[in-house]
Amino acid sequence: MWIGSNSKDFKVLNRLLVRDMIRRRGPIARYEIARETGLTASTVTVIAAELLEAGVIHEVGHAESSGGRRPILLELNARAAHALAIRVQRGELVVAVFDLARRILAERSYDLDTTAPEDVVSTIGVSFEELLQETKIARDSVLWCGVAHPGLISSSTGVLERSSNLGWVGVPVGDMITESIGNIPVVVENISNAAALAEKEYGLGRGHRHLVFINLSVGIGAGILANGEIYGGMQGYAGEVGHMTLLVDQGPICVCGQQGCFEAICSSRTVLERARSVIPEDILRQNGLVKEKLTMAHLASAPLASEPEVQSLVNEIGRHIGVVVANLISMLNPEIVILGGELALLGSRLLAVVEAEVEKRTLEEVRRQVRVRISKMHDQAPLMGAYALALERIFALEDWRDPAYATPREGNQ
Amino acid sequence: MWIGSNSKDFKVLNRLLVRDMIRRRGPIARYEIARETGLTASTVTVIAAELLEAGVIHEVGHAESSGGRRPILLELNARAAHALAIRVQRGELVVAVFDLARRILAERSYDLDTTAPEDVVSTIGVSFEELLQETKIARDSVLWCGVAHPGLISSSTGVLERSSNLGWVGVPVGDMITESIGNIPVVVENISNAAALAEKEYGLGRGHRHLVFINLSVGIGAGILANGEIYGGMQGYAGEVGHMTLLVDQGPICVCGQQGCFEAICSSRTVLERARSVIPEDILRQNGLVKEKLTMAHLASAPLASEPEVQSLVNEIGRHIGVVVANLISMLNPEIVILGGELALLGSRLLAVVEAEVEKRTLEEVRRQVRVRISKMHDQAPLMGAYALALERIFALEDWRDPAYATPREGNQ
DNA sequence: CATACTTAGTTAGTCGAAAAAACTAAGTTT
DNA sequence: AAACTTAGTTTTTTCGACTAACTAAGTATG
Repeated sequence: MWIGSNSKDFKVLNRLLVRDMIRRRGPIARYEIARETGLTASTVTVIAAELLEAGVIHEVGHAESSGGRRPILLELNARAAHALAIRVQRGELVVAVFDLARRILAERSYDLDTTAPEDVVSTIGVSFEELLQETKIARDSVLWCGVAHPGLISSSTGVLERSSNLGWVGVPVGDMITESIGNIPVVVENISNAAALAEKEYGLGRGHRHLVFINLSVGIGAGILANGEIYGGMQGYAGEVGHMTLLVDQGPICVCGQQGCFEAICSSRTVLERARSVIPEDILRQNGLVKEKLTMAHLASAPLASEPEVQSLVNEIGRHIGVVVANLISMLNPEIVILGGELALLGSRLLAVVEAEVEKRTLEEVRRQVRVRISKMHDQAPLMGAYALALERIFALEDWRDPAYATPREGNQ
Repeated sequence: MWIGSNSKDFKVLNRLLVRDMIRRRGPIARYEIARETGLTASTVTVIAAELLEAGVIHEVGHAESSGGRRPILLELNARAAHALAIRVQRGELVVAVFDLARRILAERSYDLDTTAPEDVVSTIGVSFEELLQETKIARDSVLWCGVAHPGLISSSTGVLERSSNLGWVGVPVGDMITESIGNIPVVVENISNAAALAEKEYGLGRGHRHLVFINLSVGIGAGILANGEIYGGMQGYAGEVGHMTLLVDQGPICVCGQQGCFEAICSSRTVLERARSVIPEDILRQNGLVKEKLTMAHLASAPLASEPEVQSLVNEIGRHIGVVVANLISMLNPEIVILGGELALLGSRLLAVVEAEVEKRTLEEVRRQVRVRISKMHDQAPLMGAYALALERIFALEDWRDPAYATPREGNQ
């Protein structure tokens, strides 16, 4: 239920509003902020003065006059606070410090051969210390940490319930990372959800409020953005499309034990296996390739891409993906469906097949305005999504100098 | 984007809040409202006085003392305003006037043999006049009208884009109805979405925020409730599960032209046709039935229900429904999936098959907390949903005496 | 090139609404 | 019956945005 509001609440809201407008639209003049927000110019003056005082924004010269006094432009101080973004995957770990203007100040990648949660977390802790040293950033200016993580992450507890990919069960990833980085608050989100958010903020999904991102890699998952926000359903597990039944009582057996799962048919592992068995050995040899080292990039580019065996494989995979995309569109009526992950390397060849299938399997009225696209963010999406998650929370803090005091009252209007 | 807020905004919000709390929790004491909302007792006193003055609420005696002065209970004045609810379906029309306490004050049903939009709308207009006479309700006390309507309804324009069931294309149903009932504002919603809302407010979905209702009748559609609200996606067309591909390149041809659509396989029409062809004639004759008049109710109850042909048909249909429900659960992670419409008559026999399929086809963590249920609202759900939609909007009005003045500023915090 | 006008931003005073504080009202407990 | 508790009211205070009147610094125009 709601909660009553008073003048202190809207004081906070108006300050968040002005700060957010300077962040998203800056450099911007006080007068324009007043016009856009509906606040009076005097109120904006007062709020801007507070933000200037706090060092959150600064003046950056003048804009051109439009027939009167020249506007003084306000801009967010991009170094007033920082965010930590982390991407965890099997065998891989990326840790990066960002400023508020989407710039990476420093970054570290690790190829991990361990898969123990404790090792991953302690690596994160060490990494963070090194990044602080390297960037000479004050520890308490890092206000939030976002983590993109594979598997089922409970939205209520932040606990990783299961990741078949990593082989983890019931690991409180968020709490562990918080502890390892000196109690900076952490938000953990499923990697497909994070990628979906990244596409909305920085990728093909800009300006869209209803978006689906499908991560087509070893595992398959989708991130759903409903009304501009990650939709997790009851427990935060929404978007687990990998184990949707695509072929009823047919097709290969999945790691989950079932038959006909989407992931069993279209995971990058399956696709590569199929490619190995389907492409004649001599063709591989001609191109200086060996079966064991075949990658999705090989399939995607000349000369392999034009081999008939590869083309028919892409067609087949594309048709299956197309069925899932069509069903997603029927069910969710999104503005845009973005295909990402390893299979996105197959690019427009794959896309054409998917689009044809969507054309066949959706109602015209529903389909007409929907776009299907291949992600252009490559493997950057999850990390950028983790950053976006941290940033969201930073800009929900009332006061950057005292994070503890911070979060707005829940359900507050 | 947002808009700035000031004291007038939260004055409105606090009044809506108190009114809504009295509506949902009444009879309730001022003191409890204060505790629950976080407002001070004095503020609640002032707001309650205003609402009493306006005739929106009234005092209804005392509750028991819990060790001090006895609380004075406040209750909504159920007749302070009224709602009109309408259900349109092929061949059928229901119009009902409700008070604010969910009571039907008067109701009219029509079996229409016409399917022209103009005829349906003019019937609504006449019906409304009669209902006003019958109930002796003041016309201007009817503040909103909710309509549950089959087909694709654009959420931005309120226009019915297409209903294959009614054979209507591009009909501005909402505007037409508004005009026919003397410019009372109208909200039109897809019938499955309306039913989903009804289940959440008055049915099995009470207390749930993430719910899917599947309407299994001649047409098949789903209503999705995300975070307690109807989710329509970009255009309002979300939930069109009827034309999801269930069998790839197999199964019967659908009215939409595709093969293997859910609706082609599981619509009540298909099921009845299948039943007619599958049940031996002599068995029908023994029970005094003829093929042509076979209904779902016959299949659902003794003695037909125990015939092996019927049982295996129900099993088959149930397995298909189960696949769709399982896929919905994987994708949306709802708290509860409710099966409604004609096929819901098949009851627990059908449910058991569906549940078994869901058990097989979903991840354990996702499945564990999800409930699958058969609706108990029978054919009342759409009308009650239409009422709930109207009620929602009535309780978003600032002032019931002057609706024109009313709706809160958009995007307002 | 001086006057009028426009746009940008500031300052002092006012107003509206909830909070705080100090009440009254009406019970229960011992 | 005295002490306490809970419910509700009235009066005063506080707080934050708005209003209005200002300054600042430009542009348009005859």
